[in-house]
Amino acid sequence: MRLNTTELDRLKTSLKQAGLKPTRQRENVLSILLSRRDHPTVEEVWQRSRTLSRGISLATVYNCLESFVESGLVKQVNYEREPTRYCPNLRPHAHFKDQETGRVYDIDLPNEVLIQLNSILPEGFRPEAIEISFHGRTKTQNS
Amino acid sequence: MRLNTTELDRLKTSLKQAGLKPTRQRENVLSILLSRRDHPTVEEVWQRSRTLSRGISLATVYNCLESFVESGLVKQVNYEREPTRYCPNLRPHAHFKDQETGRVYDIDLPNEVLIQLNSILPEGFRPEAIEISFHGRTKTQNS
DNA sequence: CTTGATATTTAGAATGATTCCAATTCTTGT
DNA sequence: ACAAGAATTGGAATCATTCTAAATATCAAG
Ligand SMILES: [Mn+2]
Ligand SMILES: [Mn+2]
Ligand SMILES: [Zn+2]
Ligand SMILES: [Zn+2]
Repeated sequence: MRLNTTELDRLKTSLKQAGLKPTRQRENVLSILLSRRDHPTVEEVWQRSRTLSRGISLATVYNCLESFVESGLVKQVNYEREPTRYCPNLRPHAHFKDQETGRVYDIDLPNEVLIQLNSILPEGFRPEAIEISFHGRTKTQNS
Repeated sequence: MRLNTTELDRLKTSLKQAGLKPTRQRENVLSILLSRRDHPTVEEVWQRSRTLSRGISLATVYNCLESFVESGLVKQVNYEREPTRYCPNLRPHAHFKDQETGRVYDIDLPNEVLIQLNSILPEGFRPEAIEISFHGRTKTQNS
């Protein structure tokens, strides 16, 4: 789970492009998000950081994720009032939460669906963002 | 803003049909929700209840709204981690939040859109609910 | 109409995710 | 190496919501 030099350079570059100083903590938090795209909560990212050479403070996990969201590197996912989850998938997509396992899946959003969704808005409504969340069950056999 | 006997009987009936004893507090909370469909928060419902003959405790507003949601009389609307809002519109609809005024509008959801949305789910995903929230600006001249 | 069983209301305490604070440590340009 | 600004940190504060246990209200039965 340690990054090789190439991957680390890629991360540093992402961070710099986003206008963020590439600190050890930010590199770790971002690599945690990218390595398992399972929409972890802050607490989960913090737990995972503990397995690295040096852990990260909870406050810093909050700070890192906040700056990633501000700079557009990740997106927040909220279900009801549960702890916020974080998602590094930047393509337009919806979310599906399996209410038995709690797992959150990405659902790709075809452009035609986006267009049709915009078409239901009355005159004068200018959307800046749309959020689509399913919840239900999955009858799949995957892990 | 006081209810006449006919309206009050209608409310009592709704509550009974939902399996809830028709108390003064529940009648008031439900009539507040129905009289202005602007998706108020708990705090706002509580404020509005203060203008009635006798107010209602904040805990009771929470309790009433929770039982309404359980019994399907109203729906919750969440935006990020802001206080939960409540909506008595039972038709399938999306929400649009004007980020300048904070106002939340109902957007009717045509059946064909619902169908198309379900069609983007992979094999084995069984949705029980879907939530669609826009946010942006409105260029309208209405109040 | 009373009564008793059950449900609801209530004030205040507790919870828990998130934000704030002020002190320390790091990053980076010179 | 140094200074200035940025980031990190532990702990306190915030605040929407939930919990608790005591007081009150509802309603079916007699
Ligand atoms: Mn936004
Ligand atoms: Mn649900
Ligand atoms: Zn996602
Ligand atoms: Zn609504």
